[in-house]
Amino acid sequence: MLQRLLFYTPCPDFIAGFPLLAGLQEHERDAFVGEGRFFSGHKKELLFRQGDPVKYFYIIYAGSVRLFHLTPEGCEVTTDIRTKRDTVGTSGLLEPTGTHHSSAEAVDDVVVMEFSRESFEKSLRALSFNLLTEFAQRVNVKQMEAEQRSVMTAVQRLACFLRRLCVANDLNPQGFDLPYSKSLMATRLGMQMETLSRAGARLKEQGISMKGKRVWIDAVPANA
Amino acid sequence: MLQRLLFYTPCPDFIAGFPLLAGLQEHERDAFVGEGRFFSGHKKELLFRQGDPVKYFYIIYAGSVRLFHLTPEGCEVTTDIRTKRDTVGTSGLLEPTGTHHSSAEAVDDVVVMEFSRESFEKSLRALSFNLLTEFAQRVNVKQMEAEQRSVMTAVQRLACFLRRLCVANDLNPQGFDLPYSKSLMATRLGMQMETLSRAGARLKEQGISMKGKRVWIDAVPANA
DNA sequence: CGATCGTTTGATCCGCATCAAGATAGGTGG
DNA sequence: CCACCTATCTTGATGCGGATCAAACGATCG
Repeated sequence: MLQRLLFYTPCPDFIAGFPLLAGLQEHERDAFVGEGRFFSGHKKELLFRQGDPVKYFYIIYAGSVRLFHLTPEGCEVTTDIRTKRDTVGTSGLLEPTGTHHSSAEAVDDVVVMEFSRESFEKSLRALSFNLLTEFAQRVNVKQMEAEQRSVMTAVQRLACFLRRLCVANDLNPQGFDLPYSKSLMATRLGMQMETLSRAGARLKEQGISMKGKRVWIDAVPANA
Repeated sequence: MLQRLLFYTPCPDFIAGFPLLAGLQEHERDAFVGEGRFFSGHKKELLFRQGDPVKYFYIIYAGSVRLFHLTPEGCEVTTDIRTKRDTVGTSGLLEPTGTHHSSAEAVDDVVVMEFSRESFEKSLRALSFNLLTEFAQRVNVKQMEAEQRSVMTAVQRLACFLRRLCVANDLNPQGFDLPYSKSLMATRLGMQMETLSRAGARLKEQGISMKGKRVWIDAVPANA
C-alpha cells in the first residue's frame, strides 16, 4: 500500500513548475495544490489497477511510474513510462466508463501527489487548458508510436527511443546511463528482450553506441 | 479547393447532436455554431496539409475524411478515418508547433463546417470539457491500436476493426457493406493490401465472413 | 471492346518471436 | 576474499507472419 507522508516538506518552486499548473493565477494554483496529499511508494507498488474506478489521480514528484495494460489474451503491455512533473491517471477522469484503462506501478521508489476526482472538478476551469494541451500532445505521440510499430524496424525504434530519451531528460549525448532496465525498455517498445539486445548491437548503423547501461549518441539526424 | 456553400440549409437538430456541443447552453451553442461556415469538398480534396499552420478546424456534416501522415522516409500512413459529427484538425489547435501533424482528405464527397481558430478560442470555456473527453478517448484508442500492432495478427486486427465498424456505424451484423474500399482499410490497419486480402479469407476463424464488400458477423466475442 | 482501377493469388524473402543455453553483474553469507 | 545465487542480459538455432515482387482476375467506364 502507498504510504501517506504527513510531514513531507516539498519544494514550492518545483511544484509551481508542473506543466499542469502552467499559467495559473497564484490563488488558483494554491487552491489546487492545497488539495494534494503526498504519498510514497516502493518499487513495484501499484498506484491503481486497471478497471478500478477513478477516484484519484497523481502528479509525480520524484521517481518514475510504469503504466501497463492487460490484454484479454492475458499479455501485459507497457503503455507508457512517466517521470517527475508528469500526471498519471488523468485520462481516466474523462472516460465515460469512469475506470482506469491501465494499471500504474512504481518503477523504483516514487513520491507522488494525490488528488481526488473532486479537487479536479473544483479546479476544472483553471486546469482544462493545460490538460487539453497535454492530451493533444499525447494523442500525437501515441499516433506516432502506432505508426512506428508498422513502418520501422526494431533497430530504428530503439534508436528513436534513445534519442528522445536523451532530449527529454536533458542527458549528455556524449555518454549517459539508461535510467531504466533494458527489459522495461523492451516492453515499452513492444519487442522482446532478445530483440532489443540484438538491436543494441546494430545501433551503430544509426550513429549510436550502447555498452551495458552506457549510451553514446554520435549523430542526431533530423527525424525524431 | 473546397467550395463555400453560401445557401446551404443544414438541419439544426443534427448540429445540436454534435458531441463537441453536448451539454452546452443554447446561447453558447448558437454563438459557436453561428461562427461556422459550410464547405463541400470532392473526393481526394484536401482540407489541410501536414505542416500547415492551424487556422481552421472542422466538424464533418456528411461524408468521411481520411487523416494521413507522411513519414520522414516518405511513406504515407493513414492515421484515422473520421465521419459525420466528428471533429477534424482539433488536436493541432493545442500543439505548441501550431501546425497540423497530418493531412486531411475527403474519402468521398464531404460537407464540413469550418471554424476559425479564433471562434474556438472565443468558445473555449464552453467547449473544453467536450474536447477533453474526446481527446481522452482518442488517447486510449490510439494506445489500443499501438498495442494491437504488436500483439495481434493481421486476421485478428481485421476482425477487430470490422466488429468496431459494425457497432460504431450501427450496421446490421447479419450482413452489411463496407463503407470504404479495402485498400483504404489496409492503410488504416497498417498492413499491405495483399495481407488484408489474405486475412479476409481467414476471417471465419473469428466468426466473420466477407465476400467482396459484403460482411457477416456471426459471433461477437467479448474482446473489443 | 480495350483500358484502367481495385482486388486476389502465388512465390519468395526478411524480421522478429520463440525456445534454449550461456554470460555477466550484484548481492549474500561463509 | 571467494563461493554461491539470482536477476538481468546476451547469443544461437529455428519457425512463422507479413512485406515484397509479380501476375492474373474482375468490375466499371468511356
